[in-house]
Amino acid sequence: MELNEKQAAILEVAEKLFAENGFDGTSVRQIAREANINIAMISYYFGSKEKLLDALLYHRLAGFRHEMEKVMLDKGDHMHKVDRMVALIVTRIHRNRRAYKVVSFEYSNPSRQVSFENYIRRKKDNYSMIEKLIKSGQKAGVFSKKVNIPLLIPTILGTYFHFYNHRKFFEALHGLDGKQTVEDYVNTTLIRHIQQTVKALLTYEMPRGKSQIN
Amino acid sequence: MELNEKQAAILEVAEKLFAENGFDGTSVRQIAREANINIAMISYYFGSKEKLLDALLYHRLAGFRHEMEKVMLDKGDHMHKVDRMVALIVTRIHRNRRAYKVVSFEYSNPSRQVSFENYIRRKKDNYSMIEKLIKSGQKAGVFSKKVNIPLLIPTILGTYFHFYNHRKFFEALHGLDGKQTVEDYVNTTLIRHIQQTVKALLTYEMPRGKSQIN
Amino acid sequence: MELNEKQAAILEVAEKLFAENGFDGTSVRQIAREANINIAMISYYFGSKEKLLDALLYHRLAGFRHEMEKVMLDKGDHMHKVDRMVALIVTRIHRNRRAYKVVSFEYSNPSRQVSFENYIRRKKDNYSMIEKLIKSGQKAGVFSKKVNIPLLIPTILGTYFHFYNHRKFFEALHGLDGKQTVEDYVNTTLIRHIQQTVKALLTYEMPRGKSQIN
Amino acid sequence: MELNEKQAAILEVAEKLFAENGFDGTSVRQIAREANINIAMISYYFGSKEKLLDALLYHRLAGFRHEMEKVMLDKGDHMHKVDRMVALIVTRIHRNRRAYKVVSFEYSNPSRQVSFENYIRRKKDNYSMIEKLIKSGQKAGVFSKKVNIPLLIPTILGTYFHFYNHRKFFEALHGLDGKQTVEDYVNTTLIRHIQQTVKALLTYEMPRGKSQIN
DNA sequence: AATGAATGAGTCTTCATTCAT
DNA sequence: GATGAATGAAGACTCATTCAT
Repeated sequence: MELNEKQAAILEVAEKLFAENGFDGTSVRQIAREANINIAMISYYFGSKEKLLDALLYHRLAGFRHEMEKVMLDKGDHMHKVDRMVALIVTRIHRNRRAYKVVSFEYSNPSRQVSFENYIRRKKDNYSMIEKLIKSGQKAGVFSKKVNIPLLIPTILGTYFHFYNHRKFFEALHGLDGKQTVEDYVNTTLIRHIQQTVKALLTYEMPRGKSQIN
Repeated sequence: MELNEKQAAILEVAEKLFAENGFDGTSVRQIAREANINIAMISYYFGSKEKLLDALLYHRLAGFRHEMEKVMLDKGDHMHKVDRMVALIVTRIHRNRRAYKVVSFEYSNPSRQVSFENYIRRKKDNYSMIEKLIKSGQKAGVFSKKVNIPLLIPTILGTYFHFYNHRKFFEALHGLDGKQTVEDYVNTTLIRHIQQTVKALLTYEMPRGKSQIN
Repeated sequence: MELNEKQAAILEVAEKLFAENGFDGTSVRQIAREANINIAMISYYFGSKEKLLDALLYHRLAGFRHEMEKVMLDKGDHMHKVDRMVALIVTRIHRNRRAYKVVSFEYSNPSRQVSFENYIRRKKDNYSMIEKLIKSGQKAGVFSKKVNIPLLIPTILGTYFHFYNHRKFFEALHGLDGKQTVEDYVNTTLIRHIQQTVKALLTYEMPRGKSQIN
Repeated sequence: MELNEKQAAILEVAEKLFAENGFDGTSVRQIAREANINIAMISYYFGSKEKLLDALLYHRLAGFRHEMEKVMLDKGDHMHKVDRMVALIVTRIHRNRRAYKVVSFEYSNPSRQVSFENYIRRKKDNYSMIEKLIKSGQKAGVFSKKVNIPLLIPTILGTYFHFYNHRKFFEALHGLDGKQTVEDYVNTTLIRHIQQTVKALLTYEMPRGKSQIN
């Protein structure tokens, strides 16, 4: 499953176009043109347009758990770990935002014959790691027990994606301009906002004394 | 700008198909077939496929501000108003989730020639109402001044959409099944979760006395 | 076969559009739009698009012979009569140039189910009048007997139409500009050129004495 | 810009159908059917229907000037050169009459997005060659100085086209029948008529002594 | 291993016409 | 007598894929 240079180029272009115009809004001709390869190559290398998407997801959404586990072994208190985890998740999602955008749209498309295995596995990894951290914090009496752990994923990822997909809107609202600024904004303000959100939620209705200390 | 019966039927079908398969993933033939009308009617009534989307957004995203303003006049403290506002936003988004799904995808599609005016106006209404409420709470000393108000929109809507678009995933995770349950889940657990999130965020790093009471 | 106001308006618009964009290049919608009438009116009044063309030709190409005959009764020598005749033909063709443009194109279109009776009758009238005048001149010894009389029609009308259809080209060549100038040009220079052409042809290889005087 | 066999076949068929039924009166389906190729091939090879017309004109209206120049170097007096030139122009136009018919109709169609560059260049070539010959004859005192040189083009080409487009009419008038006869008629009688016309015009109002000799 | 040529099925849209009112 | 609504057929074009080389 190694990719040669051309295959990698195709994937690169496909990722960009799929994210911009959607899967159905992108034609293999377009991909071939922008990747400077023959149209037939796509079928030849990947079998079909849908299998190209398969390959894209496979290559973009692999290997994640490892980094996650490092966070768990980190020194620092629970709160600190939450910050690290949120930053890690958002950073990674942002890095692969295009693949995620496609998949998160196509996942709910009933007519799509694509394997979302990798995506789902990844989501479950995400979830189980979050769950582990939260439960450990709850056991330690640092986090509220009332929090709905599975819904933390929508809160983290949803906030990111809604912001990112509407960046044009928020640019106007904030007076941001240019690409660089959005990039910066994500890595500073947005991450901080999500960190704050998660921490606030985890300590909501906790006696403040304790949570403050930690 | 009134819709006759057939036009309404077309819009209904289009909304469903666009939400399921995306705009590009839906053909006018499909719409015509499911709406039991002649293909030519779509061009005849709406002008083109894109103008059909225009019309869909126009008719689904109109009139919102009014309900919003009632919330502001509500009795009850700030916390209560936040709860009401979140419930209102999520309920409305959920009711028109299909139109919103389409638009929130197509909004970032650079090749789409569609008027997102209504959508943007609506988003701004949303924002200004939220801002007003939060600032009033801040002035009253009930809400933290550290919260990033514009990012509350992604937090509220993003959480909803990420959950809804991945409902299949969460169904598996929660052991939910069937449509009804998702509906219920949104109206109870999900709304509560988002309410909690927002309130937590608004009182994070505040002295807890007041917020505890609610 | 009287035309009411709306019918006349339709014919007017149709004539213009047919001449500009051709019969097949013009849609009944276009005609209806520009004539400010309902699309159905065209079928209603004329039966079909082709019958509309029929009607157009009928109303534009009627009544000609009468004016022609006046020329024959004119005082003046044969040369003078030729001048008058050419001027008459070109002026009339120019006045109805749009209808003639359409018909002269569609006449050679084998898939067209249109009655060209009027057109042909008119052409024959043209021809017989020309023939009569020429033969009388030949008998009088003023015109050469070598001239091919039927081919005078292509020479007269062809010169006009080729000029008119390429007026853009000739405008550039002559430095003409604006509509008015073309109009003027036709009525002065072009007519004179054609008159000269015909007279030259009629006296070619004749003893020059007589023709010189004119 | 070479044409393979299929492309040539498409052009052949298109030329015929465009000339018969007009550009708008011909569908790509028709062309594909008659050329025995798949409809998609037309877009594939030429890009679009209009670009097919472009290609047609390009391939039919190229290379002309060369032959023209040979005429100029011919031995023989001016009159003889005029004969040769007229014969050359008419013969060439007749050979490509179909392409010329299309272009001369579409040239004045304002809604057509086609490049008439080649056509115009060709027309200008025609004109400049004619002009050169005439002026040389005028300088030599053989041709009248009163002739309107630019209008010689309409006289030559217009006569040919009007005859050809109304050949049905003239067949009836002359009792010609069958294709071969028209072909013959063009190459003998019609060419002679046009030669005579031009020569007559060029010597009209000249002292006859000189012109007779030449 | 790689590709230019080719294609059938499909895209959206517009066509001229009909019909119920 | 007049028309708005409606439609089946056809318009040009693009699609993803295949296949011979």
